[in-house]
Amino acid sequence: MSSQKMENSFGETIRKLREENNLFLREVSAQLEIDASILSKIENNNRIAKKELIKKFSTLFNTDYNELLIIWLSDKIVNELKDEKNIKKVLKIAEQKINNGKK
Amino acid sequence: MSSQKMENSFGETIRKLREENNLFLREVSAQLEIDASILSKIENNNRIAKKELIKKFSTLFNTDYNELLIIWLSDKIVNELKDEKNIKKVLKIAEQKINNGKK
DNA sequence: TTTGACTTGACAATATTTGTCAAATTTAGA
DNA sequence: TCTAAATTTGACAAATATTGTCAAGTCAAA
Repeated sequence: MSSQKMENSFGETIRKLREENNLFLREVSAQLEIDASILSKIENNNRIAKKELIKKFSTLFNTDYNELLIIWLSDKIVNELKDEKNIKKVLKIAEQKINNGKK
Repeated sequence: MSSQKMENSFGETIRKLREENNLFLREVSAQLEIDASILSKIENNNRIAKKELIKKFSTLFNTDYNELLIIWLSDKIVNELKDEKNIKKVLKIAEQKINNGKK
């Protein structure tokens, strides 16, 4: 349905989608075949969604898969770097490595 | 000792350091208290070094810890994104999130 | 208060990562 | 080439980390 702000966390994103659709957490979790407690944790960024869930979210909310994936991936990167120093430098080097086609 | 090219992989970096110091893999692995097979895999980028090893490497080779850490972290990021599309966008969003102080 | 929606925490079940070991391969020197 | 040392590889076990389940908890609206 609606396009998401990429700067939002994955949790914020799917909570917003759920609320736009006026669905209870319990209803969404049933559709996704996961326990409501897990969805709650995901929405509150207390747990990272399994990658396969992204597809289910995009189908359920009729929203773009790649958009959600980008949000999810960027969350993972942020999570991996959040306690580190020199984050900008790390990202810059990572991008260089990717451009060079290096592993 | 010498400063490392950041665009190199962690494996290439420590192999170069080892060779500059004319040490056998077996000697370095003994210093690091890991099996030689693990070090071999790390040098060949077939396994990611545990984070705590970075400190030992920097001590052993008398090289800057933060430099090695940046190389190691950027490798991890590359690894996480290597099979994905929209990598540049993901990195851009990740940086935005970090700048915004968001999780 | 009761009810329904959501959250939290403990812990069990799974999955992933890491270490160990032996065998295979490669390399360097006689 | 032959040999021995150096390195690599792969199978598996051990250790860690992630995920799922469930019961108890909080919170807000009636």
